[in-house]
Amino acid sequence: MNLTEAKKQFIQTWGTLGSEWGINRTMAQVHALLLISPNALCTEDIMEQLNVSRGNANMNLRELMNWTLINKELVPGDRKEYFVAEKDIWEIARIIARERKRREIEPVLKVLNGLKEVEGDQSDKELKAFTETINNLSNFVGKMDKSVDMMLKADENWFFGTILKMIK
Amino acid sequence: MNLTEAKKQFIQTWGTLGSEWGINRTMAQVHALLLISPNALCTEDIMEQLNVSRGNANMNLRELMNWTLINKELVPGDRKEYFVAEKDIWEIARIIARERKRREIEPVLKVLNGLKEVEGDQSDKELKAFTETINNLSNFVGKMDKSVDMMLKADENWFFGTILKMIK
DNA sequence: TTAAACTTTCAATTATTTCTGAAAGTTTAT
DNA sequence: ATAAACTTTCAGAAATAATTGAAAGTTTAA
Repeated sequence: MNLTEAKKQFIQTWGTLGSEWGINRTMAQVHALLLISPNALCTEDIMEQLNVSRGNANMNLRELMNWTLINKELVPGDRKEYFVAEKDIWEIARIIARERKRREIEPVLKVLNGLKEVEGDQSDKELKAFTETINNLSNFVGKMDKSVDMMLKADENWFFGTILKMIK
Repeated sequence: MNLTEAKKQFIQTWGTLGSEWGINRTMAQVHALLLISPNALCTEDIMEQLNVSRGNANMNLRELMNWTLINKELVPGDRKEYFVAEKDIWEIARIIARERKRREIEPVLKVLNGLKEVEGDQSDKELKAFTETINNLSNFVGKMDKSVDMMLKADENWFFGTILKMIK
């Protein structure tokens, strides 16, 4: 397989994976494109290589900046903005974990903890089932949350080393 | 807060989380409803409690069965099918991990490994960047995959115990 | 200033996903 | 056999999400 074909396939695959995980397909594709680019790209490059409009390119670049997955890079003597992706995969994983924790896990945990306060007849079967599920879930999601905190502090080798040692 | 209100909020929250993670909102809501139900529910119950059509209820129940997150339960003397959810949160987490691994991680890993074979001029900057990213990514995704395997075999307490011990 | 170069916005359009509900299919009891 | 009870299917409708592109906004150089 040649490079052009391989790039195309990678960008397409990454886009599909993104949308299966609730991330805008184009955002994932822009990210993929920048991940494999040896040098910074400008909006025009992205529009051209992915066949998307200026508005779409701009919006997804902005969103990737929000996630801190990409950075602006200034090219001396050029007014355009260029973009580069963070290339370290472990760092990328941490960024994504951090953001999803903040945007999704933490709010859910808050709701679950609030739902522990539900009042009513303690001998009611419905209430008992509800309370038990909420307690188990909030306990579990709490541990997930802590695990992400752990990962955010950890070194890649230690992290995988610990998890993988049992099946090495 | 009373039980009725709390249930509503839980179902709504779980549905939102589901769609943020690429799972159909209604499927997540049906799952949530069954998770907090002390007894098995039939299609009618679900249609009524979630205000969805028969077709929608049926399709999502079927899909939850595919995931093995719920099971049919037969009530003697009743021709209707009733459904119960697996209640053990660790077991649920493993089911979801297993299914997402199979449906999403494994196919991507296959593509990434295929993309290592790309041919071309080894001194080309573009090719070098591409190859390096693909190698790093396939290495990382491979470790993720193995970690999921590990989790699938592990006991909940051991798993979280190991991960959490550093920040306890 | 001002005009060219560039970025951002957003209303309208297009694409994608999900949902509905009635019809078709299946199973069971008699 | 047949009819009632129940489940599944699927074409069209509705809802949601993503995209376009032109206009408005901003920055910079001269």
